[in-house]
Amino acid sequence: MARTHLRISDVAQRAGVSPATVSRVLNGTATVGREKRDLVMAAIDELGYRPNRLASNLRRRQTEMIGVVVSDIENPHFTEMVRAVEDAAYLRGYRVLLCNTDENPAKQRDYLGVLAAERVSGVILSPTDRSAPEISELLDHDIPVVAFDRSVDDSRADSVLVENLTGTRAGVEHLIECGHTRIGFIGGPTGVQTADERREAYEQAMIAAGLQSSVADGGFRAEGGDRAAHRLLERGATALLVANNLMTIGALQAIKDLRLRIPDDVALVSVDDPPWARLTDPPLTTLAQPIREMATAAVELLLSRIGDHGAAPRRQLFELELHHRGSCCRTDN
Amino acid sequence: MARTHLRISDVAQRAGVSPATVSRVLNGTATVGREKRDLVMAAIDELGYRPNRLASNLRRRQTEMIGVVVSDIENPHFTEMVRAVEDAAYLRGYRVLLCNTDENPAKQRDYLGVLAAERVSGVILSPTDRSAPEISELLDHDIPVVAFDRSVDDSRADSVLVENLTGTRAGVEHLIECGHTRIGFIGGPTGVQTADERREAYEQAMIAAGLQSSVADGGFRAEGGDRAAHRLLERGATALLVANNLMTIGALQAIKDLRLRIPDDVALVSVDDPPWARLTDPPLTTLAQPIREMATAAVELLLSRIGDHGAAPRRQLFELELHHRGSCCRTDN
DNA sequence: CTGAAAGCGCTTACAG
DNA sequence: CTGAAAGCGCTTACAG
Repeated sequence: MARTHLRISDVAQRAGVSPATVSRVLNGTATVGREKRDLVMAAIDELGYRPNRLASNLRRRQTEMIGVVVSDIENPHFTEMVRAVEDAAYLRGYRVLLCNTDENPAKQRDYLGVLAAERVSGVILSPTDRSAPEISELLDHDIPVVAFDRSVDDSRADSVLVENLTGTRAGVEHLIECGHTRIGFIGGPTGVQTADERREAYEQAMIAAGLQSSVADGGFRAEGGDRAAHRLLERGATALLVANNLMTIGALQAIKDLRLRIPDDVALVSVDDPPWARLTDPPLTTLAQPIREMATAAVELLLSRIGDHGAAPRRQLFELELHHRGSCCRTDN
Repeated sequence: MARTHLRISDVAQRAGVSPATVSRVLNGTATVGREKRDLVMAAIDELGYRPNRLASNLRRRQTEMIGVVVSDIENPHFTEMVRAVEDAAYLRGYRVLLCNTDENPAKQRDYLGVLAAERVSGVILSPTDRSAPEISELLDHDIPVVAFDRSVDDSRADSVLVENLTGTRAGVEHLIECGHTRIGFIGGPTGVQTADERREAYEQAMIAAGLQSSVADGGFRAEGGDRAAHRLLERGATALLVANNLMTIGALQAIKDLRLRIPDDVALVSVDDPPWARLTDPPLTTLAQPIREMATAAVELLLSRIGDHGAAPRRQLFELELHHRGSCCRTDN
């Protein structure tokens, strides 16, 4: 093995051709005579040459790299999303650069700046700050951005969103059908689009049914869900609609602490359908997001946009799916 | 905003200095006069200049990028690992390139080749194929490799491993203390180091206790765990030691299908301590790996190795921790 | 089909 | 402290 990297000129020399010809063989960008092609291939093999992508990237002024910016990859929602993005990207010859923002606008800004500087092919962004100027900067430089889960202000971005309104409403209605009237809602942080939409949908549905709303903020986190559940149950709720999977972990903990049983003492519907939703006793009724489909759609949007910057922005909407399991009605399941 | 990217020479012109001076200010690599520095800073701000990293990367012949190669980021074990790697890398100004191999040697080969071509700063690898020549190729080119969870053949790689033997043995002994003698083991695929070590440790511990082993292969996957649990329980096992978290999901499913109760009918200890281990009823007794610490150690090893290629290979060992919860002894908890 | 030459946008000895 | 110049290793018009 070479101690130092080989260059394309080493291959060219060995094969008795010009570097340009080696490049053409490597990239299949032009027809090369059968004879020279074989010579080049042989030289590459013999030398174990591997092209330096840094040089190629600079010269072509692009990379085959997608930036994925999410709040936290440990949230199963994003774990699944990143996995699906990686699958789709790999098939198309793209790499995935992983960026966690922790819902911190400064970290988002920082990472978007890095992605701009690295000249990535595109960015899939679940924004913490939808109005960050770095988003426009990327778009200005023809780096496409797909907003995931949450919209961004810059209208040039494509987006992949969930129709939270109808789905959440269906969840409330299901609890009502199960005979509940005192339905509490554990919501996410105000200002986060998915949180706001789900809360509004809940309130609309409650009003439509002539019931009184009871909302507690769980901040989209497990501990918050725990506290919020305690509060709502103290206020007499017999059913809980929880706006994401992390808060559901907290709510389950609270229910266990209070020695309440599901669904007899408390019914529960959770937005998100994490892998452990079937493991609890009873298994959880959930409002699942079709994440794999959403993630694949995001990659498709992104890659179709590369080299076609002119097209009008597109937005794809996905529905929440109610998975009936055992946590709502006693006769459920 | 500029339609086209600005170059360092644009900044230089605006500031009335040479590109070299702008570069020095940008990188802090040399002392620049206060006056010129201010001029340069102002020009950068006014123009909104952002250096092109592709050029910088090529010139410096390196990137600030770490490749993380794991079998599946949806496995909570690796989710947590990748999260911790990202945290540590971000703090040190490095990016994370995420690579899933699906335990497929061809995909591992492919990704390692990509990482070599991208000239990443280093690679953290949980190998599917420990003897892949691409590992040596990376090392040959002074790209450090840290083996994570599983060793690699090339002795130049650093490694971060878990002491599976003592930990697994402790798990068996705990089940024995709870009064069990018919303890079944659900193991991973033969040839995967962590799987082999855990199986051997189980068998040693059983022999040491004068008990008879009963092993079933669950392939480290949920469905496999389900099947394996059925098999072991049919053979009369009253306790199950499960070698990873995915198979535990399957085993729990099997136990539920058979309408068995934990811990009264079946006791269970699981290697790995996923987030949902506290959500089951009863909460699971587990053998946790200190993943965050392991991941942080891996990044430290990697970055300390960058620019210090000569040092002797290092290996760090971590212990499994037995978390007593409610799935083993009736008097537990 | 093929090669010579220019250039991607930085960084870094080198000279002063 | 600062600038002119070379060069990182490719790709790609251009010419033939």
